Amino acid sequence: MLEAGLRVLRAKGIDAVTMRAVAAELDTGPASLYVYVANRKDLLDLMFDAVAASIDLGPEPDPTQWREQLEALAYRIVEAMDDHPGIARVPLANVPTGQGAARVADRTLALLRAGDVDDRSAAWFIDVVSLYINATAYETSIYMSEGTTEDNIDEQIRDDFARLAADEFPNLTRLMGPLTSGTGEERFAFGLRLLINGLLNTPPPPA
Amino acid sequence: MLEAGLRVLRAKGIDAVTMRAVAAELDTGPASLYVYVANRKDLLDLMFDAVAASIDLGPEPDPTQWREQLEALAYRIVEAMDDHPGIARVPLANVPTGQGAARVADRTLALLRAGDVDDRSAAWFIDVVSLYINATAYETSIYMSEGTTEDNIDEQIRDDFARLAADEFPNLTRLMGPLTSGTGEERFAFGLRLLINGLLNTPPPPA
DNA sequence: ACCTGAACACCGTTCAAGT
DNA sequence: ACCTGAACACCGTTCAAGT
Repeated sequence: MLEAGLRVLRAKGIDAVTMRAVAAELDTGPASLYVYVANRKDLLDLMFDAVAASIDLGPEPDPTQWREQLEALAYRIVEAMDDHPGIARVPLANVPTGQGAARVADRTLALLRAGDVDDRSAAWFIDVVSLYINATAYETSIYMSEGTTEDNIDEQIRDDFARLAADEFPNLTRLMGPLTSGTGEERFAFGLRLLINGLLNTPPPPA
Repeated sequence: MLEAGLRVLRAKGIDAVTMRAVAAELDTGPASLYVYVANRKDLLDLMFDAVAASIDLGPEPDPTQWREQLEALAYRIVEAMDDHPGIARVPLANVPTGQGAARVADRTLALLRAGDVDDRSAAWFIDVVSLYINATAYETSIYMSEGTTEDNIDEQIRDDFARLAADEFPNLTRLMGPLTSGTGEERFAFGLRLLINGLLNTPPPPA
């Protein structure tokens, strides 16, 4: 049943994962799913955990390379989400507590520990970086589901902005170039570098 | 009509903002709304922009206080979102381009400029910090709509985790204390400090 | 005891018919 | 010309009835 849900998710995105669609995939009616899951939210939670469980954790944490390893893990997480359009909405809506998610969180903490990051900073950082990764993946999935390319987005942003009074927003006007520059990957990589640099330059939160 | 929508939003959250509910607020049928908006997404976009327009931008950017001003602005944005449960999902789903949102973005850029931040860094940073603010606000709204308190969340995280094999997730086990410590506000403040410190310690992205 | 057909109470959106 | 009642094509979930 989980597999049927994941098939629908991969093929048509999270909004297409209706109880009826998953039931149809199993040649039965929607009521039958309630034998296995409590409700649709429960099904989506299970599906997210399955996606998390499929993520390659990479090599064991190496103190001399923890940063590169952490960034590489983040890219693989986004990749897994991109293969399952919209699933990133699930961890945004509630803290995931399944095995698959725990596995990824535990490895993330292990990498931060390999980097000698303070315990409390590490614990709070994982929330910040997860929010960033999930929000990025969710945004990407929306653009993909609308069939929007990056060029289209930039073009539309410029168009929408052109409709606003330029002199009312001088900074947006002046920075329109940088604002629409770079690919999604480049921007994500910049944000990730920024987050880790921030972690390394912020005192641990007071206990 | 926008006002009717905002009333429903404030009272019952974004999921309750159905075409039927907004129409009922106006003593008419759902079909009548289509005279003013193209569809529900359009209505929600307009509502988000109205919320953004209501945000107090605070005093003019001061180069000696730009950082405190930027943080204070971020808090006010989250506050406005918290008063309109779930509206933060809108800017997560697509780049907002209305007047209200442009106003806030322009002020954010002005503050970064007052802090002498590189143009390209500022332009890319605004995406990162917006994602962080919106994702935080969205998460908060979900907990509130479920009537969940912070204590309940921590308790449930501990419970859920207790069901997992402790020895399989040694880092989560070891850090359970820090992981469930602090209030939502403290964690948000830490993340915001971290983001700004990251900005100040990351070279601008290459052109 | 287990599964599910049919029904219930909702949705967003369309369009023909009314004013 | 403008507005909208009624209908269409969907939802998630429940529960009585079947096996």
